[in-house]
Amino acid sequence: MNRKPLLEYINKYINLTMEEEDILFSKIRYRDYLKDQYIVQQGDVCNSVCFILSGCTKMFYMDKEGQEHIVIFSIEDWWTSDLGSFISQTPADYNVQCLENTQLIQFTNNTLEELYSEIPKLERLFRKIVERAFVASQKRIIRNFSLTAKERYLIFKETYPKIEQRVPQYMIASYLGITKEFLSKIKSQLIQNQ
Amino acid sequence: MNRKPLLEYINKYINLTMEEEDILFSKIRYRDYLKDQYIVQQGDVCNSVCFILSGCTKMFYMDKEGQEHIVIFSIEDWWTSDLGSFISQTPADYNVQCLENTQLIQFTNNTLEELYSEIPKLERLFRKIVERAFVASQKRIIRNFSLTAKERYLIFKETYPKIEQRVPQYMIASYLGITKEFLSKIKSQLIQNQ
DNA sequence: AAATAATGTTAAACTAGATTAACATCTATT
DNA sequence: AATAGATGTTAATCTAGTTTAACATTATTT
Repeated sequence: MNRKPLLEYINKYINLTMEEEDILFSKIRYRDYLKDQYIVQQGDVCNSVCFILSGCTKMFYMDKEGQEHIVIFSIEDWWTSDLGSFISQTPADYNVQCLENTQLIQFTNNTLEELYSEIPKLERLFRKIVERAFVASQKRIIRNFSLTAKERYLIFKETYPKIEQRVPQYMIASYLGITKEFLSKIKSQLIQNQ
Repeated sequence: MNRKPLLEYINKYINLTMEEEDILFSKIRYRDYLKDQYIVQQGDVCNSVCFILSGCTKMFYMDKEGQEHIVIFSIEDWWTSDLGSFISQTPADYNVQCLENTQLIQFTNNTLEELYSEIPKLERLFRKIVERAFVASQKRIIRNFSLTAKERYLIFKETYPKIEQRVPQYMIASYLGITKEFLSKIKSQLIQNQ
């Protein structure tokens, strides 16, 4: 398995010795998922955090009316998981499903605790990861309150140009919190006003 | 200063020895704020996380139109800060302002780093705090997407009964992401249908 | 006690975005 | 090549929530 993507990611936050790198890789699990497979299912306790090597996932909430609400897309060099469920070891509120064949590295609950005691620096790494996730989540709340759907769509395009090209439009609508019909309308308005 | 509220809070997550408690309290700063004073101002780099001993604060974002969007209220035994700014040491997106005279304990950036190296367990504590904040933030996104304003208001009342009684209604409307007029309408509907 | 500021209510007119439904295009499978 | 399934578009109608504006009530200050 190619260690490089994960190590490059980790190096942005902390420095590991060779020995520590070896310990790390001895405790993780490599996995291959096919398109449409679920990594986490609503109701299960989520017992892993995953670093994506290749592929794409969506995390979504299914409401009582059976409507999907996408919370986030994840691609290479990002994480995916129901962090809330993982952290508190309670049933997941969300589903994580692969939109493409996806290769990833899994950190399970137990091994992460072991890793924290063997390499305390990792506690810092995962604190930083959660911090970043939190900041992104806070900014999203503000965007949803203070911007129109058109403005949110433009920001999405700018922030995640790679994702826009890989994901069907009706899922982007779900991520933006609008219907696919309304996104279609926004797009045609943008084309006309060009 | 009364150490009890903070220690009781911390004990829910980690256990400190007497010596560690002393180190902790030697590094923190007690502060008194008056009603309407700002703890954090949009644009400043936020250099503290605060544990509230008494009082009440609002954290809000001011948009280009000059409209306030309240992200969270905090009261006794909760934290307040622009965590995003604090974490990344970038200018704050939010303001934190006191709604009542407020007494709190400040952890500044530098002292927190010192504390982490003297008491590594604290790294875990603050990871947990950020994790909880993150989970709450994620749940809020979902609520805003999948529930009506009336449903959100009922959940708010149930979740934060203490806050509802302490805070003017127009601020609750701002927190819910609706106008004060519409909240007024919702309330009168609820009274009629009782 | 009066005056001012802050907060809350009501109602009419308006708009962003949802719903429904019919149709168009693209893609995968036989 | 033909069919079915998935995805995207357009337009009419509808609704949750906004805006505006006038008024009511409650605190706060003099």
